[in-house]
Amino acid sequence: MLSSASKYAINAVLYLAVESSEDKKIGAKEVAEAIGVPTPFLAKLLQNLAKKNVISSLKGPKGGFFLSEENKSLKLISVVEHIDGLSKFEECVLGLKNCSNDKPCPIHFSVQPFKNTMFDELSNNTIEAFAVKVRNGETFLHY
Amino acid sequence: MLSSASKYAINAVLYLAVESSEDKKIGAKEVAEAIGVPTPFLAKLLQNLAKKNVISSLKGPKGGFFLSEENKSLKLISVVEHIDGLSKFEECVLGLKNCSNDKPCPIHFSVQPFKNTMFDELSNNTIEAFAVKVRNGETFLHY
DNA sequence: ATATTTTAAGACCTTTTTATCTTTTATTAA
DNA sequence: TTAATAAAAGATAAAAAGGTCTTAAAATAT
Ligand code: FES
Ligand code: FES
Repeated sequence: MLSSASKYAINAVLYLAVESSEDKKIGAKEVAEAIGVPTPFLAKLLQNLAKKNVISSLKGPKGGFFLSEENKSLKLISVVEHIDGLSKFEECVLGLKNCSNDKPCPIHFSVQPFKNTMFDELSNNTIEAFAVKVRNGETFLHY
Repeated sequence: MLSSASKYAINAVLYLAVESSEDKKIGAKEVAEAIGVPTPFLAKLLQNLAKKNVISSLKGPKGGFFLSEENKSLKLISVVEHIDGLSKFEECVLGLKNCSNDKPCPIHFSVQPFKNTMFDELSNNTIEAFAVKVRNGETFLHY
């Protein structure tokens, strides 16, 4: 459904949204251990997201990863977008050339509406919005 | 979303449902060229599906792959099931231990409807039912 | 200034997925 | 019964995804 890379990244970004701030930066190791994913692999993902300004980072003592207010106002889809790209949401599920209602593949009408809904949910809601629900105890990050 | 293997297999099985019969078996090469996927790779997939009785095959001249009436009455999900397995539809999209409405991950409610509906559509409709729509010109297999 | 901390960068390894090729076996038709 | 045909089986190879490690660079505190 999503690549492991995207899964780890969404988890990590939401962890940072809940736990970190400009004053409380968090190291890659701490994030990885908290969400239970391989540390060096996650570190790479966080570096990529930082380079693309989806999250923020600072080197040195007291440094680490964190989310600025600007970062938190990004839509959650931007995490997936910068790691997997959006092709998954654009292409035909069966790999046909164009996905459209005009020339639909056999499972187009079974799948397309929900593909779109999933994409819209991730595209319309900010990282902060998802984090709020975690803070409220409506949804959960770890086990 | 689905693996290439599953995509190819669904395409091929529906092609066979539309084009083949006990009297008109079709070689792996012809199927692969018709749906535009790599021949030897598809041949392996068809062999696997035949071994698992999702499709039928016969060796020798006039041999090839085809769908028996019994095959056609299988649900389309069985193609995916025998190639990718069903874990994709059962597991939490973010990889959390259990996917449930009780302890939902942050994107559970955004994604779960898509996962479930897609699974239900493929689980409730037979291969023949999808093939009928292709024959009627309601949906399409190639480009 | 210097030592320390932590990200950044990039090389490297492993596993899984995708793809190909060759040999064997079963079936049919002549 | 022999030649031709096409799947079955299995070995192999290439590419992508997943994961690790080492070194460099930046920031901080002493
Ligand atoms: S045409 Fe296949 S999903 Fe739209
Ligand atoms: S808990 Fe994550 S999708 Fe259900």
